[in-house]
Amino acid sequence: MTDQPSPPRGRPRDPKSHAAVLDAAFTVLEREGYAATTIERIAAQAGVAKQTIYRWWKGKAPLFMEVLARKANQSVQLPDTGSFQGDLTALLTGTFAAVSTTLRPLMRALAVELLQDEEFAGAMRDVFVQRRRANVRALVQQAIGRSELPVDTDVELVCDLVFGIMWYRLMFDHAPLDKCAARQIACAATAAAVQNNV
Amino acid sequence: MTDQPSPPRGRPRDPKSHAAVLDAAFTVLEREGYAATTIERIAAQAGVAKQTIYRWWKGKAPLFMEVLARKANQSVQLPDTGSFQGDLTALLTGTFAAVSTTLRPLMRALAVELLQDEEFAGAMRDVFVQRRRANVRALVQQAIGRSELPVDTDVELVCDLVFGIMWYRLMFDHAPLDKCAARQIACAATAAAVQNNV
Amino acid sequence: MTDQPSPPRGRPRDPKSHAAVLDAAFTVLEREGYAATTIERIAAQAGVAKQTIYRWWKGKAPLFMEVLARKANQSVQLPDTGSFQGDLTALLTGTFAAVSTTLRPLMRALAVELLQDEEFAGAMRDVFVQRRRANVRALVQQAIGRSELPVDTDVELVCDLVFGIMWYRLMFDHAPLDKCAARQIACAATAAAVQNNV
Amino acid sequence: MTDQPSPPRGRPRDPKSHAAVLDAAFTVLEREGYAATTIERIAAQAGVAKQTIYRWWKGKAPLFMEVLARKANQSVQLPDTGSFQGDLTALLTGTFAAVSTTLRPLMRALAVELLQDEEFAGAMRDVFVQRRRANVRALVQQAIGRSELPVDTDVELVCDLVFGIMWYRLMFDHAPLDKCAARQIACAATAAAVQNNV
DNA sequence: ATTTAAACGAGACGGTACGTCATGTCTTGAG
DNA sequence: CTCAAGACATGACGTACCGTCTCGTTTAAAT
Repeated sequence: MTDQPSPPRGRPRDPKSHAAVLDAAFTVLEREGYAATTIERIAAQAGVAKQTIYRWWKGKAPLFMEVLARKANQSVQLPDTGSFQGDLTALLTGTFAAVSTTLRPLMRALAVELLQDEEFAGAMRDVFVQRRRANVRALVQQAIGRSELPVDTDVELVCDLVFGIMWYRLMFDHAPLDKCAARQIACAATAAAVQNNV
Repeated sequence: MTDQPSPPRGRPRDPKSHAAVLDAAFTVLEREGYAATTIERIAAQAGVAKQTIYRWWKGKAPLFMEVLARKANQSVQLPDTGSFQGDLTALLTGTFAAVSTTLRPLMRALAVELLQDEEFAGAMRDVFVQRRRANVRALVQQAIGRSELPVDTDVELVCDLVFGIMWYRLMFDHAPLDKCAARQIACAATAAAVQNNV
Repeated sequence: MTDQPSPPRGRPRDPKSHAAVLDAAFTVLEREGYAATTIERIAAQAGVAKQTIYRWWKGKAPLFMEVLARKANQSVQLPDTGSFQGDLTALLTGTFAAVSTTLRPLMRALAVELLQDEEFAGAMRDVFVQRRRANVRALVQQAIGRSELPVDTDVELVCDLVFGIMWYRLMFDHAPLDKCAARQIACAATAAAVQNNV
Repeated sequence: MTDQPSPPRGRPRDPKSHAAVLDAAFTVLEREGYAATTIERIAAQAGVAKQTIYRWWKGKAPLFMEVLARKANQSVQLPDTGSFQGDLTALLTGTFAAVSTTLRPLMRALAVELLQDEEFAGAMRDVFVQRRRANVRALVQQAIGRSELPVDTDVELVCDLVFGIMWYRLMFDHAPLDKCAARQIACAATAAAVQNNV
C-alpha cells in the first residue's frame, strides 16, 4: 500500500541543472539586486534554458524559497546556558549572524514576494517563520520548566518581539543585528516575558 | 528683500490632476493589489496621461509615498494618561487602528519598494519611520521626566520593539494589530524599558 | 459691397516671429534632416512658442511650403537664345542649379508630405509644379511660334519628361543635376518634341 | 568546405507570423494610408506581438521593402516585338499597370522613407530601381544589336526619361500611367535615344 | 522525457512629439 | 487713460507611438 512515486521513465531530472539554477539565482541576487533579478538572467547565469526553470518552479518566489531552504538548513543546536536570557542571547547571536550576512538578500527578496502574494506569504509563514519561532518557543518552555518564567508566559508575544525587531532592522537597516543587539533584545524579551501581567 | 521664487509663468499645475492621480493610485492599489498596480492603470483610473504622472513623480514608489503622506498626515495627539504604559497603549491603539486598515496596503506597497531600493529606503526612514518613532520617543522622555523610567532608558530599543512587532504583523499577518495587541505590546515595552540593565 | 476683412484689432502679428520661424525651419531642416525636424525643435530654434507656429500654419507641410516660396520666388527670366534646345538648356541650367543646392532639402521635404497627403499634393501641384511647368510651356509656345516645333506638340509630355527626370534624380541621387545634365535633357526633350507623332 | 551557417537550434521562425505581418502591413497601408501605418497597428492587424516585428525588421522601411519584393517579384518577360519602340511600349504597359494599381501605395510609401534616409535610399536604388532599369537597358542593347539605335546611345538617360516620368506621375498624380501613356513615353524615349547627339 | 535554444503573444516600461489649452504679459487701436 | 482684442512665451495637459524589456508559453532538435 505504499505510494508508488511513479515509475521513473524518460530522462531523469538533471541535478546539475537544478543546482546550477539555485546557485545562479543566489549569485545574480547578490550581484545585481532583487529588482534586476529576472528569470531570464538567472537562466543565462546558470547556463540553463528558461523553460527548465519554469518547469520546476512556478516563479521567482518559490525558487528563492528553495534557495533560502538550502542556505538555512543548518539545524540549529538549541543552547542551554542555564538562564533564559543567556539561552536567548546565544540563539539570537547565531541567528542574527546568518540573517545579517548570507541570508540577508534572500530574506529581503522573499519579503518582497510575500508582501505581494497572500498565498506565498502563507507558505513562508508555515515554513520559515514557524521554524524559527519554534526555537524560541522551545527556549521559553525550557525556562518555564526551570520556573524561570511564569507558566502563562505569552510565548507568541515573545516570538513577535524578537523576530519583529529582526525583520524591522532587516528592512530599514537603521541598526545592526550583531552580538550586542542579540544581548539587548534577549534582555528586553526576558523582561517582557517575566512581567506578562497583561 | 524676500527671495522672489520666480514669477509663476505658463499654465499652472492642475490640482485636479494631482489629486486624481493620488486617489487613483490608492484605488487601484486596494482593488487590484500592488503587483497589478502599474503606472498605466493608475493613469487610466485617474483619467490622466501617463506623462502627467511621470512629470511629477519618478515612479510608483515616490507616488505612493505621497499617497501615504496624504493619508497619514493627521497629526497625532500625544496622549497623557499619567503612566507610560497607559500613554503607550493609547498611542499604539490609534496607530494600529490606522495601520491595520486604511494604511495597510500602502505600507505593504512601500515596503516592497524600500526592500528593493536602498535610496528609497533611506527616504522612507527619514520621513515616515522617524515621525512615528518620534511619538514614542516623546512618551519615553515624558516618562523619564516623571521618573517613571530610568534616565538611561534605551529609547531606540523601545521604538524597535514596538514598531518591529507592528511591521512584523503587517508583513506576515499572523496576529492582529488591535486594541488588545496595543495593550500587550505596551506592557512588554514598558517592562523592557524599566529593566534596561544591558 | 466688398467683404470687409474685419478691422485689424488687437496686437498685430509680429513680423519678427514670422520670419524667425521660417528661418528656423530651414536651418533645422538643413542641420538635422527632415525626419528630426519637429515643430517643437523649430519653435525652440526660432525662440518662439509652439502655439505661435500652430496659430499661423496648420503643420509642417504648409510651413515648409511657405519656406520654399520664399526661397524660390526669384522670378525667372525666360531665356531667348534663338533655338528651343538652347532656350531649354538655359532654363534648365538655372532651375537645376537652384534645385540641386538650396532648394534640394526643401523639395525633398515637401515630397515627403505630398506623398502622404492627397490634399497637400494638390496644393503643391497647383502652386509650384504648375509655375515651373509654365516656364517650359512658354518656351514651347515660343518655339511653335517660330515654327521650330509642330503646332500639335505635346507640351505636357515635354514638361513631364523634363521635370520627371529632375524629381527622379532629386529622389534617388543617382545622377547629378548640373549644366551637362541640363544640356542632355534639353536635347532629349527637343528630340521628343519634334517627333511627337503619337 | 561550405560556410556552415550554424545548426538551426531553437524554435524555428513561424512562417505564418512572417506572412501575417507582410499581409497586415499592406492591408493597413491601403486602408489607412502611410502616415497612419504604425508598427503598433500592423502588429495588431497581424495578431502578432510588436516584438516579433522588431525581431525581424529594423523598422517600417525595411518591412515595406520586403512587402514590395513579394508583390513585385513576378519576373518580367522581356518583350520582342521587332522594334525598340514596340518593345518599350509593351514593357512599360506592363510596368505601368502594376505600378499604378497594386504597387502604387507601396512605392509612394517607400519614397517617403528613402527621401528621409540616405542609407535606405541606397538600398532601394540597388535593389528595385536597378532591376527595373535593367529591363530597359536590355531592350536598348537589343535595339543596338539590331542597329536600330546608335552604339553610343545614352542608355542611362533613356532610363531616367522613362522612370522619371513614371515616378513624377506617381508622386503628383497629374496624369495617368495607362496604356496610352506607355505608348507616348515609349515614342518620346525612342526619339531621344535615336538622336542622342549630345 | 528532459534538456537547450530561440521564437512567440502579451503587455508594461520610460520616453518623445503631437496638437490643445490655460495663464499671464505685452502691444496695439478705439473709446 | 482706460480697456478690450489679440499676439506672444511658458508650460501643463490628453493622446498616441516609439523601441525595449520581461513574462510565461510553445516548438524543434539534441541528449
